[in-house]
Amino acid sequence: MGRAPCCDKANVKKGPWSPQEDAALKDYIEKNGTGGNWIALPQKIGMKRCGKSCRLRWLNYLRPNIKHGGFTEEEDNLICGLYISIGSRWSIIAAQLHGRTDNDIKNYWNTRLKKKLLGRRKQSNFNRKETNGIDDISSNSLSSSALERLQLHMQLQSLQNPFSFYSNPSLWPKLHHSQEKMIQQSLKDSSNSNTVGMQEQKDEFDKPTNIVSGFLQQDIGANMNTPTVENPLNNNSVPFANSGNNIPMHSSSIVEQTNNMGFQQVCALQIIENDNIFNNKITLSNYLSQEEQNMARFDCFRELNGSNDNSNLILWSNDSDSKSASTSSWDSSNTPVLMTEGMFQDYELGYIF
DNA sequence: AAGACCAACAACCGCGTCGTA
DNA sequence: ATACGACGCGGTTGTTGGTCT
Repeated sequence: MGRAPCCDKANVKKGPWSPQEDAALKDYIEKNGTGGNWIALPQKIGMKRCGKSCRLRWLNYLRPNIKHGGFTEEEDNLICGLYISIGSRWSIIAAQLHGRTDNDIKNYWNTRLKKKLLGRRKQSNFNRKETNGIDDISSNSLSSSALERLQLHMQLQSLQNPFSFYSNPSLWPKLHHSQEKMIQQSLKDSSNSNTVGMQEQKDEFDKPTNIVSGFLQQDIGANMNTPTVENPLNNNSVPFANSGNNIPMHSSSIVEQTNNMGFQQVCALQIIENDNIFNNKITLSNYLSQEEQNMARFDCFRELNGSNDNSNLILWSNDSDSKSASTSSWDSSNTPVLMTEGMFQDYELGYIF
């Protein structure tokens, strides 16, 4: 059984709007508002249009302060970054660009921006292989959309900073010995874990990989579906990063928690294959003595950022009753662009090449 | 010149969510 | 609690105009 139609399809006009229709709709809404009921609106105006069509026309074309075309470089970059971070959630992306509609951005992305970026991909990939000699992540283990976002992410990274440290192993930070210890312990643990059916993925991780700042090299986590990270403040497991809009790639991330007691570092590994998510988390205290933890905390982040700048890190809320990381929410009404960029940065840090 | 093809954009459609009676 | 209507969103389709052959 299908859904009841919102209007009498036989008696509504479809297709392009005439200037007269535009004027009538604009005039009515400016004088009377929408009345909170789009479905009833066309009858009030005396138009033979579907209410949904009126709403779309108003939102995308007639309402004040709408910009059309002429996307700037800054807008391009923002759209790319947000698309890679959160995918095709156009309304959220549009909320970050003043005067742009989701429909406009969606069209712009599909017709121009995607091609603009992917059009340069071949050369970029060629260069990467020439310089690194390391293959990209196996494409057949990722969905097409996931792969596209990953490709775009890498493409964008190289466009924004062709000399980024991803392409320059000499810039990769040396691991503190305690971090080496973590990795070795982690690998030892993982060698005992069940990897049945994951040979291909394990092979992927057997490649020489460089994980920024001592991120853990471990192939299988415990949880599928909703990835979580343990909040050491209260031992709650909370959704990791943008759970539900997961960046489809092999990735690791690092979470630093600050509170009055100092730093607590959590290394979280998130592995995504065929849209399934495997997650693992390790806190320093699992593997290191107190002294080693203190050393690692300072060295890790200093080397990571070259400063005390924590802008690339996910920070836990200090609210005692907080059960989620600050980046777990993607409500457009309370997700400022800086937070989004912060998350984007965070994922950049987690790349495994 | 004309048909084919393509890009860009507008608009539609169906589904999930939310509010309300 | 639930049924229903409206809204919002994202994917898809339709239309138009330009370019190519």
